[in-house]
Amino acid sequence: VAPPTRSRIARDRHPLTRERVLRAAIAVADAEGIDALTMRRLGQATGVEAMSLYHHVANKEDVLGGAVDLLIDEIPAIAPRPDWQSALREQAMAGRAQFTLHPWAAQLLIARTPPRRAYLQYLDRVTGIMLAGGCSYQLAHTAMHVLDTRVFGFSGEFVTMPDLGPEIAGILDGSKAHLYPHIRETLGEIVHDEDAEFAFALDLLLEGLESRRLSGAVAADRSD
Amino acid sequence: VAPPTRSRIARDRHPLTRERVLRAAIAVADAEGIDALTMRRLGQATGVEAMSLYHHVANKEDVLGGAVDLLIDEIPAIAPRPDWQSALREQAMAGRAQFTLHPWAAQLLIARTPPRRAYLQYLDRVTGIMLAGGCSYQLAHTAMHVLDTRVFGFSGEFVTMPDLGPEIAGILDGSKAHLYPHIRETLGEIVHDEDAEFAFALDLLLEGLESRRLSGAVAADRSD
DNA sequence: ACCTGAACACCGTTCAAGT
DNA sequence: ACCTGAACACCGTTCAAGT
Repeated sequence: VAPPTRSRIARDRHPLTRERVLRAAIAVADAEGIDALTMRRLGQATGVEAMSLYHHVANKEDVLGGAVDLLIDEIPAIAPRPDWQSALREQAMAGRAQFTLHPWAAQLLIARTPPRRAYLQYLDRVTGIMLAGGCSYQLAHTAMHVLDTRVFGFSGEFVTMPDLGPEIAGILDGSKAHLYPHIRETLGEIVHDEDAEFAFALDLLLEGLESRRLSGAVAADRSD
Repeated sequence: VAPPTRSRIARDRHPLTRERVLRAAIAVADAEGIDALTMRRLGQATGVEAMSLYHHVANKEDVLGGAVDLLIDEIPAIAPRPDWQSALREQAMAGRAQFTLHPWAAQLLIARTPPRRAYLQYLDRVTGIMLAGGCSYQLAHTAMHVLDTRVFGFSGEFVTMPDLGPEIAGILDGSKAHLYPHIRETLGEIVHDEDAEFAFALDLLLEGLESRRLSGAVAADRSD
């Protein structure tokens, strides 16, 4: 019985959609932090009661995952090219730039289970860049995991997670393989060894560090 | 007015302490997942009402952080030695082994703000190993960040986080410098450049990958 | 000093009811 | 089809009261 508010008017002109909900979630998380992003606060931000949101998103997990998907989709796709090292560097820098703008999203990407569509497509692009650069399937696969922030260091590898999630299950049973062509192409050609991949990443770093130590050069050191 | 339960008897013989609370938290998280770890569930696991826990821990964040501290403290310390590469590899493997047993703790370590005592001491050990191996301060500092799972990839670097937290603040103002001798020793001798450190880590990986591509060797590939 | 019961201010989510 | 109000089953945390 209250008169139409400004937010109600705005909503009438721009009816609520899943994307508008997710955009609002990004705006709230950016401005007030991820802890401030409650369903009630999100309803307020979209000019609607909290319960109405469930018509556009499945639940809160879907809000968080969907918001991260949206941000990953915005990362420029670097096309594969002969100099794969510089293409990969460019791709990694583009990803880093986006997550520097939205640190809470990086936190969700790393912490949250399991990987979703957008991130797997990102990894698929990385794999494609390496394959186009003449890397073997095995090397491309291993490199993808090395570059995967979720793998590096302590954190477990998603492929051995108890729940693979619908996307990875969809790759394995073939129903979603078309979404991730390079990963699918690679999958049948490689052996997967989590411990070996960790050791591999570690070896890469140690080798590089040792050669810097011997030469006295450090890329990060610009003072001399 | 209920008769003493078995848990009450157990508590009388082993009075509740901060460590017992944290051990129980680890047990619950291991067995039932981190989401199942509520204050009420933790009270149940220690044979006490939830509210009694606040006599031994500050709040839930302290429970989670304290549990991770306990697990990190259990990681064997690898003593610095001339062959720093193998010492560092051993240290990293020991860390990985612990967090493989408690994946939820790795998740908390990566996601949680800000770094606490135990993890900083772990990084201090890593720094000490590199310094003992003849690395420059700048290289040791950069390598510490490269090996820091929280830095690698997208996630921001804790030193540029809005809230450094009491531990890092304590290093900077000198009041806690004695806890992290190698970090303190290094800090005055280096320049800190987050972007350069990211690029450095990326270069290490790309160089290593390229040399594998050319030689056709992949450490993770045991089939040929 | 340590523990408790009741309560407070929140959550995410449901459901029947409205338009 | 979309939105709402009230309610449910939880949270973490406080506080005065017990021993």
